[in-house]
Order: sequence, then structure tokens, then C-alpha cells
Amino acid sequence: MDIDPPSVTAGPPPARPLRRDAQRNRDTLLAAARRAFAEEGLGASLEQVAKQAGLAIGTLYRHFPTRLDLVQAVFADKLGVWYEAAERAVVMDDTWEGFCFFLETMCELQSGDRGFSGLAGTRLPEVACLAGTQTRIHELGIRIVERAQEQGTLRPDVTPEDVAFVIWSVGRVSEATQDVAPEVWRRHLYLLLEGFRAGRVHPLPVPSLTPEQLYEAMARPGDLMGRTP
Amino acid sequence: MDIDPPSVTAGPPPARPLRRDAQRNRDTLLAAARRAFAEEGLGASLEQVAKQAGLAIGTLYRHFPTRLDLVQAVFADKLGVWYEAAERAVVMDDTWEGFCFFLETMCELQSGDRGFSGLAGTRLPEVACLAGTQTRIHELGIRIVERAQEQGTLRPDVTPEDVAFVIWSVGRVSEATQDVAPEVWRRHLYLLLEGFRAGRVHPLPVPSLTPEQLYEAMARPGDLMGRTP
DNA sequence: GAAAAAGGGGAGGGGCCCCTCATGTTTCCG
DNA sequence: CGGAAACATGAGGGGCCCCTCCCCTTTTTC
Repeated sequence: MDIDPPSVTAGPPPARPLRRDAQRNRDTLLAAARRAFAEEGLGASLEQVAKQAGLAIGTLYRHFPTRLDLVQAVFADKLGVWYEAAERAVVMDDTWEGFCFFLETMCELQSGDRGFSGLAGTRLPEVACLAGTQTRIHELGIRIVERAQEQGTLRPDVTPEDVAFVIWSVGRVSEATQDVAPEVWRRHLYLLLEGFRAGRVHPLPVPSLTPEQLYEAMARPGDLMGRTP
Repeated sequence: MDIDPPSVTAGPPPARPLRRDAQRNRDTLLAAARRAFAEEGLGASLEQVAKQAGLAIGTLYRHFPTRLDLVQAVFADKLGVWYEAAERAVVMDDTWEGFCFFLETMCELQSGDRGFSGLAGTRLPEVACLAGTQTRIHELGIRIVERAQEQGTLRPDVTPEDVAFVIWSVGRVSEATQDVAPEVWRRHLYLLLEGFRAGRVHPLPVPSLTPEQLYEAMARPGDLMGRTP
């Protein structure tokens, strides 16, 4: 039987399992944080998160000493989904389809989740345990772009860096429209991929915003400015 | 000589000219606010604005009782420029050029100015004196789109509401990149107009971000999350 | 140049939030 | 079952910000 050697240079210590109540509270906190980040972005109030979870603020800090710890715990799975999509995309026969699949999956993850949009547009600090995943996704993204260009399905003069435009812009459009037309970001993505130009018309995937929807989607002034009595 | 009639139902009261010191302070405050809004968006701290202007917070509130008052005073001119661009665009012979001119001017106004980006994506309350200008710009935008579609230079299946995508997305891209490559938003705008698709290649207007620039442009984690000691 | 009017100052109340820590409670394990 | 270890609690110090209000200073006006 293997004698557990007095951890010479082990990485994470054995990590004894959590107490039952602690595990339950941790899950509750994660659920509350997921909601809060989705609705308000990565800057959501941690005191509100704790309150929504029905727990004290000190409990939150015991489980997640820094905001980054909480962010990583909340988004580890979504980042994993994105990574798997990149792995699938990079081996697709149709490289254009792979390119679109990579981007569309990412945007689906972003849609309705300001937190993930923020994370996707945020360079994680090297110390973050999720930084590795982010880096690998980035590398796969480069390959996806290169393959599509080698096969001539993607403009030769775009670069992998241009992909960031998609992250930023769809994140913003989705943020603005999610409450009023949660799928309309696809229209934006499609326009970004196909272009506004007349001719060669592939029909757009979802209907446009109606004027009323647009009105609702524009940032409510009260959110940004003091009321005007 | 015209007898000033005891203002029967006049609109704004005669509005006596400001005292000299008051006018000077007002200008100083506007300059400080312009900087603060440009750098931090419409949510910039008013206490900081006053401090930057070297004036007391009470003075700021005397001149601009609400944040909206200050916002309108700061951005009235930019909104005017946008409006004039729309007027020019709507009568251009080449309707596609008009469409592009309208959007590009707007994006130039947005670039490097988070405040104006926010304002462009914000529905002003009816009471705001700038709301009329915003509405007229919106109407001109509709005409610009319709003309381009009648002339067959713009996809028939886009709507005036889709123009909001440009406002939101260029605003976000510009915000992310302004410190590192302040012109690269043009590349995004161009891609949005022309499309990522291979073939029919019009060269892109400015170079892509380098990987290093991209790294710098991604939101600094410290801005969003607590430090990780 | 003195009174009236306009403007400027800034302390302070209230709110929200971050994060810590001393104290009290639950779980686990022998 | 009993005690040690793990965990939960929430008041409280510190920070930033919004906005008000009363009193003092400057400008204008006659």
C-alpha cells in the first residue's frame, strides 16, 4: 500500500472534503453569485450575493477570499464549454463552419450573462487557475482563424486579434437587448460575419428589433443618471 | 422701442447673464466634466469633477442641479455635430456613402469618449432638452436607411433599428482599445459594414491590433476584481 | 460705496459597499 | 458523548459617493 509521503513539493494539499453544511452553503453561494453576475456583471455587490443566498457576508468570504476566487468558481464550467467548442471547431472539415461555430458558441455563452461577457473580455491574471484555459482557448482561436484562411473561407487580411471585436461587440449588444429580444444578438453576429452590403443576400436569422423593442432596450436613463424631478 | 411685456406665458425666463465669476466657474466645471465623462463614462464621480475643477461640490450642484443637466451641457455640441452629419448624409447623391458617412461620423464622436458612447446608447428622458435633437437624429437615420435601400445600395432586410448595433458595438470596441490603438475601431466598423467573408476584398483601413496591443486592451482585471495578493 | 442679489464653500447626514475579526455554533470523529 | 476543528455570524471600521443647507464672499446695481 502506498505510504503517503510527507508531501515533498505537492501542489494543492490533499484538500479534505468540506463539512456537509459548508458544502451546501458553498453551492448556495455559487448559485446566488451566478445569478448576480449574470444580471449585473462582475462588479455585482458581494453583500447582495450573500443576502440572496441567505447567508452572512463572512461566510462568503470564508469560501471565496477574493472576488476573483468567486468569479472563477462560478464560470469554470462555462469556460470549459467554450474550450470544448474550440476543440471541436478546430477540426471541422468545413473551416468556415468551424469559425462560425466557435464564435456562435461563445456568443451563446455570453448572451444573457453580463458576467461571462465581462470575463470573456477580461485578461485573467496569471495567478488565476482559469488563466490556462483562457490561454488555450486563445491558441485554438488562432488555429481556427489560420485554418479558415488556408482554406480560403476567411478573408486573408483579418487576424486572430480581430476576433476580440466579436467578443466585445456581441457582449454589448446582448447586454442591451437581452431583456427585450434575447435572441437578437444573433442578428448582430450575422451582420458582423456577412456584412451590411447589398447583394449576395443570405436571409437574416431572426427578426429585427421593433422600434418599441429598441426603445426598451436602450439603457434606462435612471440607471446612469440621477432622477430628473 | 419694444416694451418688454410682463412675460405673459414666456418659456424660459429672460435668463439674466451670469456673473463673471460664475461664468468662469461654469466653464471650468464643464471642462472637468468633459474629461471625466470621456474617461470614465456618464457615471463619473461628481465630487471628483468638482475637485478637478478646483471648486467645491456645492458649486457644481448650483450650476447643474442634476447629473443629467451636466451631461446635457457637456454633450450638446457633440450631439449637434452628429445632427449636422445626419443632415448632410441624408441628401448625399451616393446613398451608400451617405449611410457610411452618417455612421462613421457618429463613431468618430464616440471614439475616446465613453460618455458620449453612453449617451448615444441611452434614451434621453422626455424632459431633457436634448431629447429633441436625439429624436431628430433618429428620424434622419431612418431616412438614410430607406434611401439607401431604395437605391439598392443597402441590404433590403436590415432595418433602422439595426443601426443601434453599430452604436453599441463600436462604443464597446472603442472603449476597450482607445488607450492602445485609438483608431482600430475603424477596422471593426469596416468589418461590420463589409463582412468577414472571404472574397470581394476591400483592404482594411488600419492595421490590426498586435497580440501585445490586444493584451493591453483587454480590461485590466484590477478594474473589475479585487487584487489577488 | 453700500445694499441687494448672486454665487461659493464645505461640513455632514445618509447610503452602499468592502473586508476583518472576535465570538458563537455545527459537524465530525474517536 | 464530548471535545477539537471547522464553520458561521454580523457588527463595525474605512472608503467613496450623492446631495443638502446654512453661512460667508464676490459681484452688480444704483
